[in-house]
Amino acid sequence: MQILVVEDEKRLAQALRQILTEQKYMVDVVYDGNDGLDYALSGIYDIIILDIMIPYKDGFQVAYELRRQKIDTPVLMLTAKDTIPDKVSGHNSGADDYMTKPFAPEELLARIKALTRRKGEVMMDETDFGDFNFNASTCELSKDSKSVRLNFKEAEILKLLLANRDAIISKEDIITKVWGYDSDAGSNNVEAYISFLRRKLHFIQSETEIKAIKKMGYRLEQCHD
Amino acid sequence: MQILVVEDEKRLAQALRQILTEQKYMVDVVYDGNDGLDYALSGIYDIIILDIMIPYKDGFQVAYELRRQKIDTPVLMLTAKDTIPDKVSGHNSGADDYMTKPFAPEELLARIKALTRRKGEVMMDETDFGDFNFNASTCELSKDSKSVRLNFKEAEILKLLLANRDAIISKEDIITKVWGYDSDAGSNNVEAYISFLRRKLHFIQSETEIKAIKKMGYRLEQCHD
DNA sequence: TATTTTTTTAAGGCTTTTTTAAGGTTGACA
DNA sequence: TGTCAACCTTAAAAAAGCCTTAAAAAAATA
Repeated sequence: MQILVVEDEKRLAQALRQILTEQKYMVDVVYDGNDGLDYALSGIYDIIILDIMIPYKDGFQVAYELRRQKIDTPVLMLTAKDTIPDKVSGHNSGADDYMTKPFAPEELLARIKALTRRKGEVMMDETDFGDFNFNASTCELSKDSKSVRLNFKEAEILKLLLANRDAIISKEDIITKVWGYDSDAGSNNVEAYISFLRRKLHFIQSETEIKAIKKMGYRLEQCHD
Repeated sequence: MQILVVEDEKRLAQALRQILTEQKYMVDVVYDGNDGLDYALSGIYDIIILDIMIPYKDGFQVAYELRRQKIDTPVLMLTAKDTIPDKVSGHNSGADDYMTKPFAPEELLARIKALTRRKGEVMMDETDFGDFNFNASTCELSKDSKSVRLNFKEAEILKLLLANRDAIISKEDIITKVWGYDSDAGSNNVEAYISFLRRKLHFIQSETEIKAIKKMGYRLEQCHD
């Protein structure tokens, strides 16, 4: 699933990239309308996130030109909060949806899902890592014939670990993503759940480990003897 | 089975609602092309009944836009008797069938059945799962010689569970698909019906279980001793 | 209208998840 | 080697989510 982000505001662009790559989307970011149109015309994207106020060509022009050239990649327009008239232009100019800045990551992801669902692409939610397999739609963790069901938080944490494959994910990240933004969960909560996960991995006799890196976070590692 | 009616003529809209709800379809009615498109884009409907002459956006535009956005919900267009050329446009613009006003309720229902059958959305009448069998057209749940009749909502929920065989289906999904989009049914409603279903499964001495996964939803599981 | 069936609501009990807390390990570093 | 901070594990308490049931309300049916 490939996403093109056309956004000149560097901070926002960076935030978008992070949010999206975390969800395992492949992301390309460009910073103005000319590049945006060039990239978009390739037709390889599943969705285009397009700010309206960008250099050279604005979002409307890009979207309009895209449609004129029969590229029907869904376009999600980003617009400043107070520009109501933009909604109309947005809908006329080939945008499929629009969203006002600022927005919650969840909202962005929801809209992306709505737009891509229409393409009829069913997301596959089986993941392999090392010697085990995790089925996100049933929350089942399995190796060979053994399997256990993970509960909600265990599953969320494992998904995060899997999404970050060979990077280290910090406890703070885990807390904000699983417990939420303003929860008062402490690091021991994460530790407890990591412990539960380890027990279940051990139960299915997986050799994969959840490694702790002091002061940094956790990371999945397959055992390499 | 959810149907969207887009019709500005209030009397006709009301008649349609009545005809359809009598047949136990879940019906939403909106009165112009803008609302029609918005609602239709949700993708939750099994069929859309779309008048051509409606305010803001006509039926063609709505259907066209729907298809462009990859929503392939079947569209049944309504048109005045004498506008023959519309037929052609209708077929080009994404409509799956059209019907001239006025029409007999039976004709409407027949066409609806035809359209849904075509999409293969109607569940095969007979479904086996684990040790039981469910006949969707008679709503009979049976195992060996024992059988019970399910009522409407029980049947709808069981169909959902069967359609999602190897995934967990959330309560929210169940609510929106069985009670409808904007109902105020709470999660306890689902719980109660799940309980009824369990009792009936038990009554026919099936070993199959409806398993609850906290915070996630429900899932059918055959007993594996 | 009376009767039956379906649907909703509410409450108490039960199970699982989540949090908390306390004591145990580990490894870096003086 | 001893100290300390960070992390691990576990038991048990607390909370949340789900189950079941009865009874009330609504709807369908006779």
